[in-house]
Amino acid sequence: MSSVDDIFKKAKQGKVLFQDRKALTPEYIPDELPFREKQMSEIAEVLAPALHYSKPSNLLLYGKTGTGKTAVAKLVVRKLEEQSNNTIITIYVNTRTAATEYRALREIALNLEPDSEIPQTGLSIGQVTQRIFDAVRKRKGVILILDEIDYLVYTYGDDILYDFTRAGDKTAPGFLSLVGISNDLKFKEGLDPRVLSSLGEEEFVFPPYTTEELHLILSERATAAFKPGVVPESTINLCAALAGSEHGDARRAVDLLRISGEVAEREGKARVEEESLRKASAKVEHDRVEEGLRSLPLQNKIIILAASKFTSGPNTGELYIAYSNLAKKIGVEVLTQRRLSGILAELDLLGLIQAAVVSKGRRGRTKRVKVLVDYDVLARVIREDIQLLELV
DNA sequence: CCTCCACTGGAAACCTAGGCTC
DNA sequence: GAGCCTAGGTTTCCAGTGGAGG
Repeated sequence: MSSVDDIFKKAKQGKVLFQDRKALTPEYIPDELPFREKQMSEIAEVLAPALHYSKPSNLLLYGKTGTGKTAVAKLVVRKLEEQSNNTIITIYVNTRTAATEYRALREIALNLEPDSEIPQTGLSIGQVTQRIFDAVRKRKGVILILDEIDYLVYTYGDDILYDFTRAGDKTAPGFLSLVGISNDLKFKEGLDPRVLSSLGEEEFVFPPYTTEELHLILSERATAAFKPGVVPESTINLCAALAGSEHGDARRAVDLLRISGEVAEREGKARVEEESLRKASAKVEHDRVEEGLRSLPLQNKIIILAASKFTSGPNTGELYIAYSNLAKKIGVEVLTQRRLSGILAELDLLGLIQAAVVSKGRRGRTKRVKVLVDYDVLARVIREDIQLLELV
Protein backbone atom coordinates (compact mmCIF):
# COMPACT_ATOMS: atom_id res chain seq x y z
CA MET A 1 0.00 0.00 0.00
CA SER A 2 1.35 3.37 -0.90
CA SER A 3 1.93 5.99 1.73
CA VAL A 4 -0.72 8.19 0.16
CA ASP A 5 -3.28 5.48 0.76
CA ASP A 6 -2.01 5.18 4.31
CA ILE A 7 -2.55 8.85 4.91
CA PHE A 8 -6.07 8.83 3.56
CA LYS A 9 -6.95 5.67 5.42
CA LYS A 10 -5.66 7.07 8.65
CA ALA A 11 -7.59 10.28 8.06
CA LYS A 12 -10.77 8.30 7.48
CA GLN A 13 -10.39 6.33 10.69
CA GLY A 14 -9.30 9.32 12.71
CA LYS A 15 -11.77 11.29 14.74
CA VAL A 16 -12.87 14.69 13.58
CA LEU A 17 -12.07 17.03 16.42
CA PHE A 18 -13.19 20.33 14.96
CA GLN A 19 -16.78 21.34 14.63
CA ASP A 20 -16.02 24.83 13.36
CA ARG A 21 -12.42 25.45 12.48
CA LYS A 22 -13.20 28.98 11.35
CA ALA A 23 -13.55 30.09 14.97
CA LEU A 24 -9.80 29.79 15.33
CA THR A 25 -8.75 31.54 12.16
CA PRO A 26 -7.34 35.07 12.25
CA GLU A 27 -10.28 36.45 10.24
CA TYR A 28 -12.92 35.21 12.64
CA ILE A 29 -14.56 37.84 14.79
CA PRO A 30 -16.80 36.61 17.60
CA ASP A 31 -19.94 38.52 18.61
CA GLU A 32 -18.46 39.33 21.98
CA LEU A 33 -14.92 40.45 22.66
CA PRO A 34 -14.14 39.79 26.31
CA PHE A 35 -12.00 42.37 28.14
CA ARG A 36 -12.57 44.89 25.40
CA GLU A 37 -16.05 46.02 26.41
CA LYS A 38 -14.73 49.35 27.60
CA GLN A 39 -12.93 50.13 24.37
CA MET A 40 -15.95 48.96 22.37
CA SER A 41 -18.41 51.23 24.12
CA GLU A 42 -16.06 54.19 24.08
CA ILE A 43 -15.50 53.80 20.38
CA ALA A 44 -19.23 53.36 19.86
CA GLU A 45 -19.79 56.69 21.69
CA VAL A 46 -17.45 58.42 19.31
CA LEU A 47 -19.03 56.91 16.22
CA ALA A 48 -22.64 57.27 17.34
CA PRO A 49 -23.24 60.71 15.72
CA ALA A 50 -22.96 58.93 12.39
CA LEU A 51 -26.49 57.64 12.96
CA HIS A 52 -27.72 61.23 12.74
CA TYR A 53 -25.53 61.70 9.70
CA SER A 54 -23.15 64.11 11.31
CA LYS A 55 -19.48 63.39 11.04
CA PRO A 56 -17.94 61.48 13.95
CA SER A 57 -14.46 62.37 15.16
CA ASN A 58 -11.57 60.54 13.62
CA LEU A 59 -10.09 57.78 15.76
CA LEU A 60 -6.70 56.34 16.36
CA LEU A 61 -6.26 52.89 17.91
CA TYR A 62 -2.92 51.82 19.29
CA GLY A 63 -1.60 48.57 20.63
CA LYS A 64 0.76 45.69 19.97
CA THR A 65 -0.18 42.85 17.64
CA GLY A 66 -2.87 40.55 18.97
CA THR A 67 -4.42 43.03 21.39
CA GLY A 68 -7.75 43.10 19.60
CA LYS A 69 -7.60 46.43 17.79
CA THR A 70 -8.72 45.14 14.44
CA ALA A 71 -11.39 42.89 15.90
CA VAL A 72 -12.83 45.69 18.04
CA ALA A 73 -12.87 48.14 15.14
CA LYS A 74 -14.51 45.68 12.77
CA LEU A 75 -17.10 44.59 15.29
CA VAL A 76 -18.16 48.08 16.36
CA VAL A 77 -18.40 49.22 12.81
CA ARG A 78 -20.38 46.15 11.81
CA LYS A 79 -22.95 46.90 14.50
CA LEU A 80 -23.09 50.53 13.43
CA GLU A 81 -23.75 49.48 9.87
CA GLU A 82 -26.62 47.28 11.05
CA GLN A 83 -28.15 50.03 13.19
CA SER A 84 -28.06 52.48 10.32
CA ASN A 85 -29.88 50.03 8.03
CA ASN A 86 -26.80 50.05 5.89
CA THR A 87 -26.99 53.73 5.07
CA ILE A 88 -23.58 54.16 6.62
CA ILE A 89 -20.88 52.38 4.69
CA THR A 90 -17.74 51.12 6.33
CA ILE A 91 -14.62 50.11 4.53
CA TYR A 92 -11.72 48.16 5.90
CA VAL A 93 -8.32 48.32 4.26
CA ASN A 94 -5.09 46.85 5.52
CA THR A 95 -2.48 49.15 4.06
CA ARG A 96 0.32 46.65 4.49
CA THR A 97 -1.51 43.95 2.56
CA ALA A 98 -2.53 46.47 -0.07
CA ALA A 99 1.21 47.10 -0.38
CA THR A 100 1.24 50.49 -2.10
CA GLU A 101 -0.48 53.79 -1.66
CA TYR A 102 -2.18 53.48 -5.03
CA ARG A 103 -3.46 49.97 -4.41
CA ALA A 104 -4.85 50.96 -1.03
CA LEU A 105 -6.74 53.84 -2.61
CA ARG A 106 -7.95 51.62 -5.40
CA GLU A 107 -9.26 49.15 -2.87
CA ILE A 108 -11.16 51.91 -1.09
CA ALA A 109 -12.63 53.22 -4.32
CA LEU A 110 -13.71 49.75 -5.43
CA ASN A 111 -15.37 49.14 -2.10
CA LEU A 112 -17.36 52.32 -2.48
CA GLU A 113 -18.39 51.65 -6.05
CA PRO A 114 -17.92 48.01 -6.92
CA ASP A 115 -18.95 48.55 -10.54
CA SER A 116 -16.61 51.43 -11.21
CA GLU A 117 -13.65 50.81 -13.42
CA ILE A 118 -10.37 51.63 -11.81
CA PRO A 119 -7.36 50.43 -13.71
CA GLN A 120 -4.58 48.53 -11.94
CA THR A 121 -2.28 51.28 -13.03
CA GLY A 122 -2.41 54.50 -14.96
CA LEU A 123 -4.36 56.92 -12.82
CA SER A 124 -2.60 59.38 -10.60
CA ILE A 125 -3.03 59.25 -6.85
CA GLY A 126 -4.94 62.51 -7.05
CA GLN A 127 -7.45 61.16 -9.56
CA VAL A 128 -8.26 58.12 -7.47
CA THR A 129 -8.62 60.29 -4.37
CA GLN A 130 -11.04 62.48 -6.30
CA ARG A 131 -13.11 59.46 -7.29
CA ILE A 132 -13.30 58.42 -3.68
CA PHE A 133 -14.53 61.86 -2.66
CA ASP A 134 -17.10 61.82 -5.46
CA ALA A 135 -18.36 58.45 -4.29
CA VAL A 136 -18.56 59.60 -0.68
CA ARG A 137 -20.62 62.61 -1.71
CA LYS A 138 -23.31 60.27 -3.04
CA ARG A 139 -23.45 58.48 0.31
CA LYS A 140 -24.66 59.67 3.65
CA GLY A 141 -21.55 58.63 5.45
CA VAL A 142 -18.48 56.52 5.12
CA ILE A 143 -16.26 55.19 7.86
CA LEU A 144 -12.87 54.14 6.67
CA ILE A 145 -10.73 51.79 8.74
CA LEU A 146 -7.08 51.97 7.85
CA ASP A 147 -5.24 49.08 9.44
CA GLU A 148 -1.48 49.15 9.91
CA ILE A 149 -1.58 52.81 9.14
CA ASP A 150 1.97 53.15 10.47
CA TYR A 151 3.19 51.11 7.51
CA LEU A 152 1.47 53.48 5.10
CA VAL A 153 2.93 56.53 6.77
CA TYR A 154 6.46 55.17 7.00
CA THR A 155 6.68 54.06 3.40
CA TYR A 156 4.55 56.62 1.60
CA GLY A 157 4.23 59.57 3.93
CA ASP A 158 1.09 61.21 5.24
CA ASP A 159 -0.17 62.84 2.04
CA ILE A 160 -3.29 60.69 1.71
CA LEU A 161 -4.11 61.16 5.36
CA TYR A 162 -3.75 64.88 4.85
CA ASP A 163 -6.23 64.78 1.99
CA PHE A 164 -8.65 62.54 3.83
CA THR A 165 -8.65 64.49 7.06
CA ARG A 166 -9.56 67.71 5.32
CA ALA A 167 -11.96 66.28 2.77
CA GLY A 168 -14.87 68.00 4.54
CA ASP A 169 -16.50 70.19 1.91
CA LYS A 170 -15.39 68.03 -0.99
CA THR A 171 -17.53 65.17 0.23
CA ALA A 172 -20.51 67.13 1.55
CA PRO A 173 -23.27 66.25 2.21
CA GLY A 174 -21.65 62.88 2.90
CA PHE A 175 -18.94 62.59 5.52
CA LEU A 176 -15.75 60.60 5.68
CA SER A 177 -14.44 59.51 9.08
CA LEU A 178 -11.18 57.70 9.63
CA VAL A 179 -10.33 54.95 12.06
CA GLY A 180 -6.57 54.47 12.04
CA ILE A 181 -5.03 51.37 13.57
CA SER A 182 -1.35 51.29 14.45
CA ASN A 183 0.96 48.78 16.10
CA ASP A 184 3.53 51.43 16.68
CA LEU A 185 3.10 53.99 19.41
CA LYS A 186 5.80 56.20 18.00
CA PHE A 187 4.32 56.53 14.56
CA LYS A 188 2.75 59.88 15.41
CA GLU A 189 6.17 61.50 15.60
CA GLY A 190 6.64 61.69 11.85
CA LEU A 191 3.16 63.00 11.20
CA ASP A 192 2.30 66.45 9.93
CA PRO A 193 0.91 68.24 13.01
CA ARG A 194 -2.24 69.19 11.10
CA VAL A 195 -2.88 65.56 10.20
CA LEU A 196 -2.16 64.51 13.74
CA SER A 197 -4.55 66.93 15.35
CA SER A 198 -7.32 65.86 13.02
CA LEU A 199 -6.67 62.13 12.97
CA GLY A 200 -6.00 61.86 16.66
CA GLU A 201 -9.18 63.58 17.80
CA GLU A 202 -9.86 60.47 19.84
CA GLU A 203 -7.19 57.99 20.83
CA PHE A 204 -7.42 54.56 22.39
CA VAL A 205 -4.61 52.39 23.65
CA PHE A 206 -5.06 48.63 23.75
CA PRO A 207 -3.03 46.91 26.48
CA PRO A 208 -1.74 43.36 25.95
CA TYR A 209 -3.91 40.58 27.33
CA THR A 210 -2.86 38.97 30.59
CA THR A 211 -2.47 35.22 30.87
CA GLU A 212 -5.80 34.98 32.71
CA GLU A 213 -7.57 36.94 30.02
CA LEU A 214 -6.02 34.81 27.30
CA HIS A 215 -7.22 31.79 29.19
CA LEU A 216 -10.83 32.86 29.01
CA ILE A 217 -10.58 33.91 25.39
CA LEU A 218 -9.09 30.57 24.47
CA SER A 219 -11.76 28.67 26.39
CA GLU A 220 -14.51 30.45 24.50
CA ARG A 221 -12.90 29.95 21.15
CA ALA A 222 -12.18 26.31 21.92
CA THR A 223 -15.81 25.72 22.82
CA ALA A 224 -16.88 27.19 19.52
CA ALA A 225 -14.26 25.48 17.40
CA PHE A 226 -13.97 21.99 18.83
CA LYS A 227 -16.47 19.28 19.62
CA PRO A 228 -17.35 19.07 23.29
CA GLY A 229 -14.78 17.50 25.59
CA VAL A 230 -12.04 17.47 22.99
CA VAL A 231 -9.83 20.11 24.58
CA PRO A 232 -8.89 19.48 28.23
CA GLU A 233 -8.49 22.38 30.62
CA SER A 234 -4.79 21.64 30.98
CA THR A 235 -4.21 22.29 27.28
CA ILE A 236 -5.91 25.67 27.52
CA ASN A 237 -3.83 26.51 30.56
CA LEU A 238 -0.59 25.71 28.81
CA CYS A 239 -1.59 27.52 25.65
CA ALA A 240 -2.47 30.68 27.58
CA ALA A 241 0.75 30.45 29.55
CA LEU A 242 2.88 30.04 26.42
CA ALA A 243 1.30 32.99 24.66
CA GLY A 244 1.10 35.08 27.81
CA SER A 245 4.80 34.77 28.47
CA GLU A 246 5.42 36.14 25.00
CA HIS A 247 3.51 39.41 24.72
CA GLY A 248 -0.11 38.64 25.45
CA ASP A 249 -0.69 38.18 21.75
CA ALA A 250 -4.16 36.69 21.37
CA ARG A 251 -3.78 36.02 17.69
CA ARG A 252 -0.70 33.92 18.33
CA ALA A 253 -2.46 32.02 21.11
CA VAL A 254 -5.46 31.25 18.94
CA ASP A 255 -3.24 30.20 16.06
CA LEU A 256 -1.37 27.87 18.33
CA LEU A 257 -4.57 26.26 19.51
CA ARG A 258 -5.72 25.73 15.96
CA ILE A 259 -2.46 24.13 14.90
CA SER A 260 -2.56 21.90 17.99
CA GLY A 261 -5.98 20.70 16.91
CA GLU A 262 -4.71 20.03 13.41
CA VAL A 263 -1.75 18.09 14.78
CA ALA A 264 -3.98 16.01 17.05
CA GLU A 265 -6.44 15.34 14.26
CA ARG A 266 -3.72 14.30 11.87
CA GLU A 267 -2.33 11.88 14.40
CA GLY A 268 -5.73 10.36 14.97
CA LYS A 269 -5.97 11.49 18.60
CA ALA A 270 -9.32 11.72 20.32
CA ARG A 271 -8.38 14.78 22.33
CA VAL A 272 -6.06 17.73 22.02
CA GLU A 273 -3.62 16.92 24.78
CA GLU A 274 -0.65 18.96 25.94
CA GLU A 275 1.56 16.78 23.80
CA SER A 276 -0.12 18.02 20.63
CA LEU A 277 0.18 21.57 21.83
CA ARG A 278 3.89 21.18 22.46
CA LYS A 279 4.33 19.68 19.03
CA ALA A 280 2.40 22.56 17.50
CA SER A 281 4.49 25.04 19.42
CA ALA A 282 7.67 23.35 18.20
CA LYS A 283 6.32 23.34 14.65
CA VAL A 284 5.52 27.03 14.75
CA GLU A 285 8.97 27.74 16.13
CA HIS A 286 10.60 25.44 13.59
CA ASP A 287 8.79 27.09 10.71
CA ARG A 288 9.78 30.46 12.01
CA VAL A 289 13.46 29.50 12.11
CA GLU A 290 13.42 27.90 8.69
CA GLU A 291 11.62 30.86 7.20
CA GLY A 292 14.06 33.21 8.91
CA LEU A 293 17.01 31.36 7.43
CA ARG A 294 15.49 31.24 3.99
CA SER A 295 14.93 34.97 3.84
CA LEU A 296 18.51 35.74 4.83
CA PRO A 297 20.74 37.54 2.33
CA LEU A 298 23.41 35.44 0.62
CA GLN A 299 26.32 36.71 2.71
CA ASN A 300 24.50 36.02 5.96
CA LYS A 301 23.82 32.48 4.86
CA ILE A 302 27.48 31.90 4.08
CA ILE A 303 28.46 33.28 7.45
CA ILE A 304 26.08 31.15 9.44
CA LEU A 305 27.13 28.15 7.41
CA ALA A 306 30.79 28.88 8.12
CA ALA A 307 30.01 29.16 11.80
CA SER A 308 28.15 25.86 11.84
CA LYS A 309 31.21 24.02 10.51
CA PHE A 310 32.99 24.52 13.83
CA THR A 311 32.48 21.89 16.49
CA SER A 312 32.96 24.35 19.31
CA GLY A 313 32.00 28.00 19.01
CA PRO A 314 34.46 29.97 16.91
CA ASN A 315 35.53 33.51 17.71
CA THR A 316 35.30 36.34 15.24
CA GLY A 317 38.83 35.95 13.87
CA GLU A 318 38.52 32.22 13.22
CA LEU A 319 35.09 32.64 11.77
CA TYR A 320 36.28 35.39 9.46
CA ILE A 321 38.94 33.12 7.97
CA ALA A 322 36.49 30.25 7.52
CA TYR A 323 33.95 32.57 5.98
CA SER A 324 36.45 34.14 3.56
CA ASN A 325 37.45 30.68 2.34
CA LEU A 326 33.86 29.71 1.65
CA ALA A 327 33.14 32.98 -0.09
CA LYS A 328 36.25 32.71 -2.28
CA LYS A 329 35.38 29.12 -3.12
CA ILE A 330 32.13 30.12 -4.71
CA GLY A 331 33.46 33.38 -6.10
CA VAL A 332 31.43 35.73 -3.96
CA GLU A 333 32.77 39.07 -2.86
CA VAL A 334 34.41 38.82 0.58
CA LEU A 335 33.14 41.33 3.14
CA THR A 336 35.32 43.05 5.69
CA GLN A 337 35.64 41.84 9.22
CA ARG A 338 33.85 44.91 10.48
CA ARG A 339 30.86 44.01 8.38
CA LEU A 340 30.99 40.41 9.56
CA SER A 341 30.81 41.71 13.09
CA GLY A 342 27.71 43.68 12.18
CA ILE A 343 26.06 40.71 10.51
CA LEU A 344 26.78 38.59 13.58
CA ALA A 345 24.90 41.15 15.63
CA GLU A 346 21.95 40.94 13.23
CA LEU A 347 21.90 37.14 13.33
CA ASP A 348 22.05 37.31 17.09
CA LEU A 349 19.04 39.62 17.12
CA LEU A 350 17.13 37.17 14.94
CA GLY A 351 17.92 34.44 17.43
CA LEU A 352 19.68 32.31 14.84
CA ILE A 353 23.02 32.48 16.63
CA GLN A 354 24.21 33.51 20.03
CA ALA A 355 27.18 35.86 20.06
CA ALA A 356 28.66 36.71 23.42
CA VAL A 357 31.61 39.02 23.95
CA VAL A 358 34.35 37.22 25.85
CA SER A 359 37.72 38.48 26.98
CA LYS A 360 40.75 36.27 26.66
CA GLY A 361 42.95 38.58 28.68
CA ARG A 362 46.16 39.41 27.00
CA ARG A 363 45.01 37.54 23.93
CA GLY A 364 42.37 40.12 23.28
CA ARG A 365 38.63 40.41 23.28
CA THR A 366 36.30 38.76 20.82
CA LYS A 367 32.89 37.32 20.28
CA ARG A 368 32.21 33.66 20.80
CA VAL A 369 29.62 32.51 18.32
CA LYS A 370 27.21 29.67 18.86
CA VAL A 371 24.85 28.55 16.11
CA LEU A 372 21.35 27.89 17.42
CA VAL A 373 19.99 26.26 14.30
CA ASP A 374 20.02 22.52 13.57
CA TYR A 375 22.59 21.69 10.93
CA ASP A 376 19.97 19.64 9.06
CA VAL A 377 17.61 22.57 8.77
CA LEU A 378 20.43 24.86 7.76
CA ALA A 379 21.72 22.40 5.17
CA ARG A 380 18.26 22.04 3.69
CA VAL A 381 17.88 25.78 3.27
CA ILE A 382 21.42 26.13 1.90
CA ARG A 383 20.78 23.46 -0.72
CA GLU A 384 17.88 25.48 -2.08
CA ASP A 385 20.40 28.10 -3.15
CA ILE A 386 22.14 27.12 -6.37
CA GLN A 387 25.11 29.34 -5.64
CA LEU A 388 25.70 27.64 -2.31
CA LEU A 389 25.05 24.08 -3.37
CA GLU A 390 28.66 22.95 -3.35
CA LEU A 391 29.28 24.17 0.19
CA VAL A 392 27.05 21.68 1.98
C1' DC B 1 48.96 47.08 39.27
C1' DC B 2 49.95 47.71 34.48
C1' DT B 3 50.07 46.02 29.52
C1' DC B 4 48.57 45.08 25.49
C1' DC B 5 46.01 41.80 22.46
C1' DA B 6 42.10 41.12 19.27
C1' DC B 7 38.89 42.58 18.71
C1' DT B 8 34.13 45.70 19.47
C1' DG B 9 31.19 49.05 17.96
C1' DG B 10 30.44 54.18 16.79
C1' DA B 11 30.73 57.56 12.98
C1' DA B 12 30.98 58.95 8.59
C1' DA B 13 32.06 58.38 3.89
C1' DC B 14 31.08 55.76 -0.06
C1' DC B 15 28.81 52.96 -3.25
C1' DT B 16 24.94 51.02 -5.59
C1' DA B 17 19.93 50.18 -7.19
C1' DG B 18 15.68 51.97 -7.66
C1' DG B 19 12.20 55.47 -8.10
C1' DC B 20 10.68 59.97 -9.41
C1' DT B 21 10.72 64.31 -12.12
C1' DC B 22 11.33 67.19 -15.76
C1' DG C 1 17.44 60.32 -21.19
C1' DA C 2 19.79 63.17 -17.70
C1' DG C 3 19.54 64.64 -13.13
C1' DC C 4 18.24 64.19 -8.54
C1' DC C 5 16.92 61.89 -4.27
C1' DT C 6 16.65 58.10 -1.07
C1' DA C 7 17.47 53.79 1.39
C1' DG C 8 20.48 50.04 2.38
C1' DG C 9 24.44 47.87 2.54
C1' DT C 10 29.32 48.28 2.91
C1' DT C 11 33.95 50.16 3.73
C1' DT C 12 37.23 53.03 6.17
C1' DC C 13 38.90 54.82 10.18
C1' DC C 14 39.44 54.69 14.86
C1' DA C 15 38.86 55.31 19.82
C1' DG C 16 37.79 52.11 23.44
C1' DT C 17 38.16 47.95 26.42
C1' DG C 18 38.07 43.34 29.82
C1' DG C 19 41.10 40.83 31.90
C1' DA C 20 45.17 36.96 31.76
C1' DG C 21 49.73 37.30 31.92
C1' DG C 22 53.60 39.77 33.12
